[in-house]
This record gives sequence, C-alpha cells and structure tokens, in this order.
Amino acid sequence: MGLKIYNTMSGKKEQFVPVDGNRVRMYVCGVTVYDLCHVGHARSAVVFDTISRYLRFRGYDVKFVKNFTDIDDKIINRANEDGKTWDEVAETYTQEYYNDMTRLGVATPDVEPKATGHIDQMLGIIKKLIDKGYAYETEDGVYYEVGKFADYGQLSKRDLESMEAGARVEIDEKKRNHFDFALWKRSKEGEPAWDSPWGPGRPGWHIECSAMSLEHLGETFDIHGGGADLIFPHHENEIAQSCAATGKPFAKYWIHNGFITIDKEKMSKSLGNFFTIRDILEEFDPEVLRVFILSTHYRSPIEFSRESLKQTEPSLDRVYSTVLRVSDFLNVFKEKASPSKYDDDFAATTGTLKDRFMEAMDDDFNTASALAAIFDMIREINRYLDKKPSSSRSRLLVEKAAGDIKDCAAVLNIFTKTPQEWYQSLLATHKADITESEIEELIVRRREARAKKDWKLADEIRGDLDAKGIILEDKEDGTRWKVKV
RNA sequence: GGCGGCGUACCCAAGCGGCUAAGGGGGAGGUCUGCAAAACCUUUAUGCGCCGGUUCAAAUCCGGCCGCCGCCUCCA
Repeated sequence: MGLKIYNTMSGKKEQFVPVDGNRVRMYVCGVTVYDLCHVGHARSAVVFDTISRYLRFRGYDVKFVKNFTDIDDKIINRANEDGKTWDEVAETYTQEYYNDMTRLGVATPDVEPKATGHIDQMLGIIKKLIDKGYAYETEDGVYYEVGKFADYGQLSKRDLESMEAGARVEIDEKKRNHFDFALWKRSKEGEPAWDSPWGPGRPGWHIECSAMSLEHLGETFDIHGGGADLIFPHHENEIAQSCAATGKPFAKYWIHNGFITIDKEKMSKSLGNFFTIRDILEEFDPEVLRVFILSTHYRSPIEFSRESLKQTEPSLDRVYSTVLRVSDFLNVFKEKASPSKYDDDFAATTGTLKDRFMEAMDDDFNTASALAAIFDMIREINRYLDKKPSSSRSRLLVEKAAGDIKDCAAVLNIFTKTPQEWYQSLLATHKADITESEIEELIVRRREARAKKDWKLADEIRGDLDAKGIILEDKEDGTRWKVKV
C-alpha cells in the first residue's frame, strides 16, 4: 500500500515516492511575526508537525524547514504603531510564537530560516531572473513578469485572462501585468533597507521562500506545505520564481491545510473573528486543542467554538482514565489464573491497532480515522480489564496494548501527560475554586467517615466537591479525585 | 465572472462503488457500587441536502437543483 498524499498540484491522492530514496525534504510556510498567533495558525502548525512526525514514524529521514517572515509591510506598520523598530517587533513575536508552539506540542523544525538572513540568496535569484528575462525593473523596484512563465497558474488552476476579468485590484501602470509581483521593493525614506544592485530596498514576500527552500533543501524537494490561502498567489509565485531561476522542478507534493472558521467564515486577522492561541489555552489544556484539530481531516474546514472544545475534553479524559486504570492494574498485579480465551481474544484485537492506525495515516494523513483506532483500543483494554484478568499473559498483554497506544499517540503528540498532570491541568483551566491539597484533605476526612460507616458525612463531602467540579472515585486501594468534564 | 470545496444521527466527525454507515460527545435503559464515579453492555441514521440517471450494487460515479464557504487583495 504505502503512503498516499493529496497533491494540490494534481488535485488527486498520489502514492508518495520521495525524490531521493528515503530522504524527505519538506518546506512549510511559517508565520509573519507581527502579532500573536490565532488558532488558525495553530491548525497549520499542528497539521504539519503531525505530518513530519508521521513521516519519521514511517522511517523516512526527514529534513523539515519552516521559515519566519521577519520583514514585510505588516511588521513595519506594527513597528510604527508601537513606536518600536521593525526588528524589535519581529523578535518579540518570534518569541511569542515559540511560547505558543511549545505549549501546543509543536516540535521545532530542523531549520527555521529567517527572511532577513537570506537577503544575499534572494538577490542572487533576482539577478538570475533578470538575466533570464523573467523580471524587469521599474521605479518602484524589480518585478516578476508572470506572462513570461508558461506554466503560471498550474497550481491554483487558473489562467491570467480569467483572473483579469475578476480582478479587484487597482491597476498599477508601472507593471506589465497586474499579477506581476515585486521581487525587490525600493525603500522609501526611513524604511528598513538592504543594499542591492537595484538600490536600497527590501525583498518582496514570495522571493524569500524560493531563496530559503533552495538554500536549505535544494532545487527540487519533496513536500511544500502551508494554509490553503497561500495557494494563490504565494505558492504560485514561488513556483514561477524557482522554476524560472533553476530550470528544475520545484516541489513534488503540495499540501495545504483547510481553514478554521467561525460562524462558517474563515478566521482571520482582517475579519477580526479570531481567538489567539493563548486565550484558548487559558481555558483549555493544549492537548484538547490539538485533539480537536486532529479530529477533522486536515483539508476540511473546522468550525471553531468553545462548545466544540468542551465536547473534546471528555474524549481526552476517557483516555487518561484508562491510562490510570492500566497503571493501577499493573501496580497491584498478581498472577492467579491460567491463560484463558479472553487472553487470546484480547491479544488478537491488540495486534491490530498499529495496522489500523497506519492504514488511516497512510491515507492522506487521516488523523480522524487514526484517532478512532486509538479509541477502539481504549475500549478493548477496558473491556479486558473488566474481566479482572490475572493470567501470566495478562500483564504482558496489557503492557503491550498500552505501549501501542502510546506509540500511536506519540505520532499525534497527544496523551503525553500522566493522568495526574491531566487532572491538575483541568483543575487550572476550569478555574476550580479549590486546590489539590484541599481536595486531598477532604478525601482523608471522608475516608474516616466511611470507616465509621457515616455515609451521611461521606456523601456530604462528595456533594461539596461535586459542586466545585470535583468527582471522587472509590477504588479498592483508596479514593481518586477527578475533574468533572 | 473564473477556479476550488462543503452539506452524513441531537452535536462533532470518518467513509471515495459492495461486509450490519467508523470513532468521540450527549440522551435512554441495564450491570457494577454503601451511595456514586469510572468502565462495560443494550439502545439512539432502512438512511447520508433535494431530484433524476449509470450499475447486479451508490453516502460514495454522472447530470440538474437548493444552501453554505474559500481563493482571485495581506492572510495558516
């Protein structure tokens, strides 16, 4: 079978075959560091983080590059508004970005190039494009002439004529075609500038990705990703620049994630209908957001709401509850019985998890279906533990099943906490009006009451805790507290 | 106007021609429990926006219609 990936270029799922043996080189467009990230950015980051993790899990030797756009108009505007310099703004929001990503469990890519660190490479490409006749100079700077690139529009499936008809942009007389785009912008007085053969200025947006992918991954690489809104013009323009400059194919597979919507509309800065990552993480554990994102296929839109996030919480709780149950089982395990048919049945279902998980992930990274495989296994474990197994095989079987779940969950980078950490996190995000030690204290008092069969007091304590969102579970070896979800 | 996508139970969501339409949440009933909780069991879509068509067979393919969204301007 093997891995299949939906390629925006062909509009179909294709068998994934890397350009160079087992090596996979992928480039993902990162963020422009001029403001805090919202959950739309979180989705893109989580999706490509998961894709890179799965490729590694699949045994590929992955080199993952994700850039920072640290110079552009939005950054300059922000700097002017805040009375800071452009690089202070970029630095501030780069740090904020790391802050958010760390909490979301998004691994740091192998290389995180910055646009301003690759000005020379950009100038080199621009020069090449001018020499080859793909670019021209105006009084504003240097522009790419889209009409010169025969395949222009191949990714976004559009042609220049039909775009002209619907164009809503003002016509810039200095450009030969209004879809021609800036490679180099001459700086105005007081704006940040770098020296170039065309005068002091700054790079256009698209050229940075061509330069950084070329520098770190070479002329042709495997995967290029980003949000679906980057298909046009950004990725179309990257293709035009890179292919024209190198004469080689650019990226082999184009992967684009769908949007997060609010009231069916795309979440975006300009519409103002966004939630920042940190606002959401005030109210929810990061894994809740991560599972919420991965519950939907990466290309489909996700309607965002707190209600949906609240619906996701119990599903995580179910997993942690089982994890706790498994460790309790292993801790007090004593061999008593001989192997039975329950063991055989459980062994049979246990063995299928990874296969089902991989089958789902192989099918264009179907994380929703992959999660279902994990939940099925959670049920199987619970079902098995309900039988109070105690054969010599039981211990190994449960350990194996739990280990498989952990392996699969590691690809999605979820269920990484201990149950204790999970409940503590819920205590914090739910803003429960009680501390852990207060809960422990009440549990002790209730235990004393129960020992005296004072059910009235015991139930009163349970009731008080319940009112504060805390649930008690009486087990053979003591009482556990959980946060109501 | 051009191009792309979406519409599956009370909610979220897989499914891409063929086993009883995954999985999670919620509801109802039950087992277990001092009472609970958790867990498990049963149940909750003869039907997948609507209407036709192709096929032995369609949520899945084709045509039409309705509703919604995205890109074409910065945008993950």
